[in-house]
Amino acid sequence: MKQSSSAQSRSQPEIAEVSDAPLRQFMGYHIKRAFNVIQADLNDVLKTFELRMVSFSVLVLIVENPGIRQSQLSSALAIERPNLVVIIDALEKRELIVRDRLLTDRRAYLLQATMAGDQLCEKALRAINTHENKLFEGIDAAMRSTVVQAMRTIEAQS
Amino acid sequence: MKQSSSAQSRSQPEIAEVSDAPLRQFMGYHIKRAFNVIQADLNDVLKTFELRMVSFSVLVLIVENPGIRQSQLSSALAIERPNLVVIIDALEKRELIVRDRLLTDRRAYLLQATMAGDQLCEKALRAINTHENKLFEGIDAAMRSTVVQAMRTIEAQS
DNA sequence: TATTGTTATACTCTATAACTATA
DNA sequence: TATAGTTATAGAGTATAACAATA
Repeated sequence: MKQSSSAQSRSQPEIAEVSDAPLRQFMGYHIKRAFNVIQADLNDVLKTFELRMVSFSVLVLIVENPGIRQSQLSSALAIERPNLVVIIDALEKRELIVRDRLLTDRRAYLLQATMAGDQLCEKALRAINTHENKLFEGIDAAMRSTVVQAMRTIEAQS
Repeated sequence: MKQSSSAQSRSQPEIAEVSDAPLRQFMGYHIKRAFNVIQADLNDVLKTFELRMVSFSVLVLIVENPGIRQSQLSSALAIERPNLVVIIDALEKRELIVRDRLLTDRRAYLLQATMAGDQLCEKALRAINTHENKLFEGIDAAMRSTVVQAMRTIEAQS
């Protein structure tokens, strides 16, 4: 034991191995630790495409939902409208998406991906898929399915 | 179909329901969505104790590992040393922890919880436990165990 | 009056470089 | 020379208020 290795007037126990046991009782803690790893891996992959987690999600939703409005994106991804503006601006500047005025409501914009945006999105989706398969290779299909089911249950609690 | 509801010169399909289907193929996306809910709930509980996720984790590790150094805390929780300083300062100011000079290495501090810190920690742990049970009540023991196992597998990949 | 997108701004969280005191 | 803790600062990420244009 390291505890008795130094002979001071007062005992000053030094910690050899840090224990996080009290936090391990919480499923939320395990999920956070795991998500940190996933996020690091994801950001690594996305860096290749000059995208971040948020801008990638935005691009995907625009590709998947052609004609989506910024306000819809905002609520779907829980991003505040003002923060979405700079993300959209960047994607537009890179010519991955276009803003079209909605003719029936001139306040709104319809967002659509360009061909370049479509292609980048597809490439990114494939790359992430590859990385997830690698990251989750120790987790079999049944477990993955259970995890997804559990996550959906939690998500529905909000 | 909403798509044909407006008759403009160019078709401007409006999205009625936003689909995030391409993201749902990723376990990481499900985990993120679920974690958002968990984090919101956790922060809500911790607000009662004037703690945040990080300061709570720090307090728990100090209670669990009496005599831990800031550098050990830093690497255990992946917090940069400079950022840890302000967290420790705040906990010390609230007299939840104390900093003691390590007699054998006067560069370092040993961190220990006070009685008040101990008690606050215990109360917070119990409160979080209660909230987690509520949040995860739709998930049975077998599923929870599977989730934890999967999260540990992912965490080990880093 | 309410909504869409925007601007400006502030606040939190995290990251980096450089310092001090000790080893 | 290297390490523990600190300071200052910069950069993300996120949140809020107020505005113009439009409904």
